[in-house]
Amino acid sequence: MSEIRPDADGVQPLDPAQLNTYFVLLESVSLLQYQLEQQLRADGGISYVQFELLARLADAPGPLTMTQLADGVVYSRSGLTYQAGLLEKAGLITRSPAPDDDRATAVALTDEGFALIRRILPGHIQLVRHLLFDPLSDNDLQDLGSIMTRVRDHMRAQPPRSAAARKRRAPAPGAAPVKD
Amino acid sequence: MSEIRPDADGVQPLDPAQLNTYFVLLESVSLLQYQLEQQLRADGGISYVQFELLARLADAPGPLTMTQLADGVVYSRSGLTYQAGLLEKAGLITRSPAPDDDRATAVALTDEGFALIRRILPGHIQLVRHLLFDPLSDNDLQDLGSIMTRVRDHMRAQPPRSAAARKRRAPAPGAAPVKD
DNA sequence: TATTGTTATACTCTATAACTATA
DNA sequence: TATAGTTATAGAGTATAACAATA
Repeated sequence: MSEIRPDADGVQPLDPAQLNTYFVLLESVSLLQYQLEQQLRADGGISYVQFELLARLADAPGPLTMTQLADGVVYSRSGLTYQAGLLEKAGLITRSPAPDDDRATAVALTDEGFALIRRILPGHIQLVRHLLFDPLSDNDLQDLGSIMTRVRDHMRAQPPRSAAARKRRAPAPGAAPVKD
Repeated sequence: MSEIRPDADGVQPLDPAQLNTYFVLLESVSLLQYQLEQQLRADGGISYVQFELLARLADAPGPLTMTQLADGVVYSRSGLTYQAGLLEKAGLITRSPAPDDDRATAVALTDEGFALIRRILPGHIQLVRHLLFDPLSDNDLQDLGSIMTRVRDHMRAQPPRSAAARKRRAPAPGAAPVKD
C-alpha cells in the first residue's frame, strides 16, 4: 500500500510506517477472526458474535441485562435481541424479568450454554495460540497486550460510544452511496 | 474474561495473559473498524470492503484480475463479483476482458475511483492516526508493526488459504447450529 | 421524559451450487 | 480436466423506526 500518497495533494503528511502497520494489523485480525469463526461454527454451531455473548455471560458473576450485554459489543439493541432470540431458542441462554428493574431483562447462561462454552473453549484457545501466539515471543505478547490495551482504553474514552442517537456527519458533497 | 477456566477440566493449561491479549486485540480492532466504516460511509458512501478493494487497485501498478483482487480478501468469488458490480455501477471501476487470458477479467479504477480514494484517504488516515496511533509511542508503532507482520506472515504461510474447496471439519457431536 | 427492550421491515452482505467459457 | 468468472438463490445479519412498558 506504500504507493498511495495523499500528500501528493499537499493535504496530509503521511507516515508510511503508520500506514503499513495499520494495514497489517487489520489484515491479520481479519484472517484470525475468519479462521476462528470457521472453527466455532464447526465445533459449536455458533458464530463469533454468539461466542462473544456466551463468553461474556460465562465470565460475568451473574446474569446481565441486555444493555450490559450489548455494552462492548458494537451492535444495535435490535441486533442483540435478534441474537438473544437465537441463543434462547437453542437453549443456551434464558431471558427473564430483571429483579430490580422491571424494564430490564436478565440474561443468563443455561447449563447447556455453560457446557458448550466449556467444551469449545479449549480448542478455541488452542487455535488462537496456534495462529496468533506461536510466532511471538513472551516479550511480544507483553508488548502487544500493553499496546492494544492502551488503544482500547483510548478509543473507549474518546467518543460518547453508547450514544445510539448520535448525529451522523452529513455526507460530503458528491458522496453518493454505492448501492443498487 | 479472566474467570473462564477451561483448565478446570484439566484439558488446557490456559495462559491468562494470552487470553487477555487476544481479547483486547480483537476488541480494539473491532472498535477501530467500526469507526472507520462510519467515516467511509459518511465521507465516501462506501463500505470498508469497498474501500479495501479500491485501495488495492489504487496501489497496484495496473489492472488486476478478479482473482488477484480477491487474494488477500477473504471473500468468495461470488462475493467479489457482487461488490465489483456495485463499484462498477457507481462508476468507480471498470471491468474488461483481460488481454492475456480470455477467461479473466481486468479490473481497473476509473478516474472517479481514483478521485474518490484521493479525496477520502486523508481523512481516513487522520482518523486512523487519531484512534490508533495517538496513544502510542514511536517505539510502540515499530513493535506493533513488527509483531503483526510476523503474525500475518505466519497465518498466510499456514493453511492452503486459497483452497476454496477445502474440506470442513465435521461438526462435533451435539453441535446443532444456532439458527431459525 | 428518559430508558429498556421488542417488533416489523427493509436492506446489505455472504455462501453455495450450477453454469459458461477458456486454458 | 482445471481455472476464471458470473448468476441464481437462499440465508444470516444489521439498522431504522415505531412501539409498549417502566423509571
